Amino acid sequence: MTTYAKPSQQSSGHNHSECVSEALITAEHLCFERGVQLTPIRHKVLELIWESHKAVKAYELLDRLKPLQQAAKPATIYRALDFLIEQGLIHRVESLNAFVGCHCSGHQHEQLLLICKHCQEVEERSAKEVMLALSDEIKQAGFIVHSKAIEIHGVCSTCQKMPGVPGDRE
Amino acid sequence: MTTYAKPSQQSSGHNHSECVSEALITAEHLCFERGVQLTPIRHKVLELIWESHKAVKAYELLDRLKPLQQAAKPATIYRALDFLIEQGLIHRVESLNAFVGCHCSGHQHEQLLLICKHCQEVEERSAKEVMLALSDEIKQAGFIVHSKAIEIHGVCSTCQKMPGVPGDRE
DNA sequence: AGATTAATGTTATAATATAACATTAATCCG
DNA sequence: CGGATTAATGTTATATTATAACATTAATCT
Repeated sequence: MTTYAKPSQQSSGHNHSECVSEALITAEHLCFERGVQLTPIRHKVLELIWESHKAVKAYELLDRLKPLQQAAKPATIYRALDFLIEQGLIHRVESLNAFVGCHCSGHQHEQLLLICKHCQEVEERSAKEVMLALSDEIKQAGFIVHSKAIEIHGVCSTCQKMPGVPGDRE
Repeated sequence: MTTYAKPSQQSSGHNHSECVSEALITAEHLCFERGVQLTPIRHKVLELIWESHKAVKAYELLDRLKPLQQAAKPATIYRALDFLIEQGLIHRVESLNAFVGCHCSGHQHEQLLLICKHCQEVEERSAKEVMLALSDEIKQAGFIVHSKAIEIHGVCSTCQKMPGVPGDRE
């Protein structure tokens, strides 16, 4: 990375740069294995997405990409996002029209997303029991699944502890 | 209703005009009880949404409202939609940026939505077991819920039976 | 090396949604 | 009732999100 990382919020109390480099290494590895190209642009976009655990908008990514990539236009970002989603490297957060890095790259990609309206961070959970019950329900309905979006909005445990952040609507 | 209803698909083999009138009567009743105004515009928009069980786009509603409401502009539709969502009379389908009538108006509003990519119809299911597992998962995460969007895309049982509609990606 | 496919550049525009302020209608309450 | 207040709608403008279409450049194949 050529720019200095902002001291992005350590809200979840983890070592974020480790978190990011792990995600990037995994992505590089997966793409290599699959014989698909994690081109410089795609890599940069993935890096930008991983700057935080917040859901980030396409045009926000575009603004952040432009200094690094003169020619960047909406299509540049949307193409990179399409690729990253196809490869299971990021999630599209449907209810926000935004994007967030995926921890569980490559494996089962459909996760429960807990989206905090205070800090905007998104927590992924594989939610095994939920997924089982869901499969069952869908089977009962005789429905064939292509994709799932399970998005919960509310206040995360960290933000609940902050002063002035009640759990109920603000 | 002043326009003639299109012979909208009877795909689920139900009596749709009964289905619609029930939804409208329920809506009128609920709004009266709650002391909120189901104004003519809001009523018309609800009616338009209920013309089918398909998820319908805001601007499509706008086009369909215009002949009945000269002054209709985007704000007209979005305001009506906001009202109808607030009152739990319709669902916003996040993953489609579209809207669909809600059968279970007034009670627990968060439902599982099964969205068919062939016929675009949306089936609501209360999915008790799923919701229980979900509450449990969310509790474990220490998250406070404000709203849920659970949207499954795929092929409904009716469309699976149609020739040329395989369950897998087309 | 030439053909083919993949990725990116570039321009334009479509589709979705909201802001802000003006006007009209409904409701409240003295 | 009648003026004040709130709710709903009208109206203009613009912000935000996303894609289409075609040109160019780079990578891969044989």
